[in-house]
Amino acid sequence: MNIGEAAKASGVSAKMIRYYEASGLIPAAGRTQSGYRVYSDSEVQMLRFIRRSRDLGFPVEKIEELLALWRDRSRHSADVKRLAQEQIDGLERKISEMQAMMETLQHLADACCGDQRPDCPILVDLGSGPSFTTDHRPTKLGQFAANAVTARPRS
Amino acid sequence: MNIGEAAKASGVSAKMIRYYEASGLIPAAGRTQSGYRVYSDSEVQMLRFIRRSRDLGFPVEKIEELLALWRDRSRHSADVKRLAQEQIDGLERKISEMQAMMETLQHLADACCGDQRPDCPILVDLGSGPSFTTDHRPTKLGQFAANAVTARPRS
DNA sequence: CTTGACCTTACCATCATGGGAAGGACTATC
DNA sequence: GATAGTCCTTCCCATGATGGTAAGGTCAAG
Repeated sequence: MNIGEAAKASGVSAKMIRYYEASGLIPAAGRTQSGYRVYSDSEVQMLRFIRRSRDLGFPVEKIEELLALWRDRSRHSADVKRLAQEQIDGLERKISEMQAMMETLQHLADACCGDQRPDCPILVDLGSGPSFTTDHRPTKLGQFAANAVTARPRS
Repeated sequence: MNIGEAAKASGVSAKMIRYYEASGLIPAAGRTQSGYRVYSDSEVQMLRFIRRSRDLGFPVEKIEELLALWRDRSRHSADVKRLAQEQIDGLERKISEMQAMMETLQHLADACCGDQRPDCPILVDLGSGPSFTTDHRPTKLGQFAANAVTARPRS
């Protein structure tokens, strides 16, 4: 199987397969004489594992740990469960932060008549500085949520 | 006010103030003879507006529009409300996607005994390829959620 | 033997943010 | 007035996962 076929079979783009190889997440694939990468079924299975882990939101760093456990036949399932729970906790945290943003925005939007007049409580709130939801932590949440909202839905 | 004082007063880091200026989000600040940037109260207010907008998850691109409306005294509040609603919709979409991830993970974690034994339904699911929650869209959601979970909480 | 579809590497962009270096400016203390 | 320390300036680099593109090699079908 060449990289294109492996990509189709695994759901991981050829580009990302090369990236995972270059960054050490997966071992370097075999090559044909002409330099084409060659993939076996088990390598495709590993790629599917990665793809599925990404679908569940695991960062590549954690997938490295998951892969190690996957390969380790004497693993403790507790270790896997712990990784999963950390991921759940992280998702929960982010979800509640975004929900807080959303609720604030919803309150503001509800209070905005949304017609031709310029008066707008949304702008008043934005301009009035710290309000009940602002805590002025220097966090990356803003970027995160912005990415969240602007990320391409499908390509 | 120099940039450090403006940063403290607005909650936007000096680094980011320079970045916003360089990228055209805000006009170039005045300078002292020695080249230090100088900020007035109204400029600090604008920075607070930006900070608050970021706190609500707006990407810089949208903040540009919000700022334009903020300055436009003949704006229609409907335009502001529309931007807010788009942001709400985006947040809602991402939240539900993350909730789906979380629920899948929770099901898997619940089924994992989490002891010393190696048998783990989580790894089985990850290794078994597409399951009920996988739709194989080539999306950036994975990256998004990974960012979500790994983003520094506060620094 | 040509055409087109695929592969290779290499570089650039994203988005908002921080880190750090090298050098200049200001301030307070001795 | 010298010196120390804190601030400012610009410039470059890194992040994380992904896509794009370009230049060039390879393969298979007609």
